[in-house]
Amino acid sequence: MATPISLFNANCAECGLKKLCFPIGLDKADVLRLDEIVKRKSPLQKGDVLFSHGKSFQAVYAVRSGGFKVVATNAAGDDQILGFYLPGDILGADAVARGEHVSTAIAIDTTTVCEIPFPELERLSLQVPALNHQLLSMISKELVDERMHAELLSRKSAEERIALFVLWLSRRQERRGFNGQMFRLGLLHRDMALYLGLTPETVSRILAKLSDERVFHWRNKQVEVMDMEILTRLAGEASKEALCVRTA
Amino acid sequence: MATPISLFNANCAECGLKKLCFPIGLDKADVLRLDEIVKRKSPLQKGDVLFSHGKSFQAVYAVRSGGFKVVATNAAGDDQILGFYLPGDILGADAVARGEHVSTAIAIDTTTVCEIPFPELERLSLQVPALNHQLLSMISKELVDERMHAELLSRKSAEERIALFVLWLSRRQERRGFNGQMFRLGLLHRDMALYLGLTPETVSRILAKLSDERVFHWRNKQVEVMDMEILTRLAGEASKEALCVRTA
DNA sequence: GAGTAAAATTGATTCAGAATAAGAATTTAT
DNA sequence: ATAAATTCTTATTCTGAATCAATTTTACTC
Repeated sequence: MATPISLFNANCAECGLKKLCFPIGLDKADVLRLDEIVKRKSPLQKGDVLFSHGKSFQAVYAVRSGGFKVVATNAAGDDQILGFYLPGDILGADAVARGEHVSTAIAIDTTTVCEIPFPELERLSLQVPALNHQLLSMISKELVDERMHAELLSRKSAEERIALFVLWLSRRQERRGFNGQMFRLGLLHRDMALYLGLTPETVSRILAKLSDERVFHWRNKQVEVMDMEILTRLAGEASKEALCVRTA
Repeated sequence: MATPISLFNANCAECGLKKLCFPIGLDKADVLRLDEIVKRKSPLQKGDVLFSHGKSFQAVYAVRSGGFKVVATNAAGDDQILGFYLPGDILGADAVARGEHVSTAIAIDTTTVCEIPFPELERLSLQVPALNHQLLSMISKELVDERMHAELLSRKSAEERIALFVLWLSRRQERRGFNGQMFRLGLLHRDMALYLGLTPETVSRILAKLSDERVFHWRNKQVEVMDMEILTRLAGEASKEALCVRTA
């Protein structure tokens, strides 16, 4: 009888997420060196805090399963959700500049992570150029994502925001080899609303509307996209080609 | 008669911005090595494009004088302003992840920059740990800034957005050793509106209102802050301590 | 320095989404 | 399984900012 591979003892070389995570572009020997500094942590429960605002920066984290919401609390005391981090994502790097975390990461589900102590990562990356590039690339990617978020917040209507958000989630699923038409996501409407700069009531209303119109159905943490084409159009993305034709 | 030092031949070691730019934390010898890869470019005129969306990523740029607006055009064809880059800022690093620029940088004034070719910077930074950290730190800082921008866009009222924006500019001036109460900034109201997710009309109205209320005065590219305390309160930042007292 | 184009201002009107409220459904805890 | 606490839904009212439109001011060009 084969010994089952524990999720938490698995190494980078055998990890199903290696094509999305730090090992991208690294050769076998370098993945082994990376492996030596990675710590597999015991699972976190929903609501557990991975790191919090003001805490000194020790490590970045790769999500293996479950997910996090990253929250900032403003002066008035209300929360703002900066992003969601799902399997394959790396979080914590926003703390490099100040040496302390400027946001709080809270598990939205039962979650497992790999901890990569930052001083050791930085030291190793000096010896492994591909890893160094990967590290830069990863922070840069977060920056691009955050800009997309800012763009969403700045001019889109409530309906466009929600359509775009679902489209992002769907594409993300597909990029990771999962079904982009039907997937599970343990997100509260409240959290989605905070991320999208809306109220939970508005989210609820528009979710009901788009469900009526058979665009997609989101209920009880289960998402089903029924009409990807309309969804894309509602998100304000498909008009690009059409526009080129019209203006040509 | 002393030969005047040309702004464009000056090296990093003699540059007035070295305490804000890449040389932070580098010793003299390393600054000299950095210097060897930095190219001083001839000045750009207002409206000139430094890099544009889709162009392959060759270099990052440090602003020496003048400034840029960084613009993204969405599918519908309208511009969104992602940020303003002023002397001491470094821009272009958002392109690391994809290897091509995802936004367009346009000079808002007569502007001088240093060009730092990225492959050479990456190579050098492997040999100079402090420079590598500086590079990571710089991208991370951009990420933190972009998050502040997203926070501004997500829940703040028009008045709060404008107050916060002016407060940021003022603090930025002070950090750079300039007068934070009175400064010049060649920004169009339209550009400010695009950055803040508002219309030029709303910006104009609120600028007039805050000028009437003697909070600050912004006219003809000249900004004068008259009441920093009220400005801070309007921006929704000062209430922090007050809130602690109230809830204690 | 006149002429033109671009940008900013100001006022009137409209509308999307916030706020409020009250009930239903779901999750969590006992 | 039941109770308590969250979270979600739906309807209504209300408000802040967008939109539309007209004028003034500022910035360029020749």
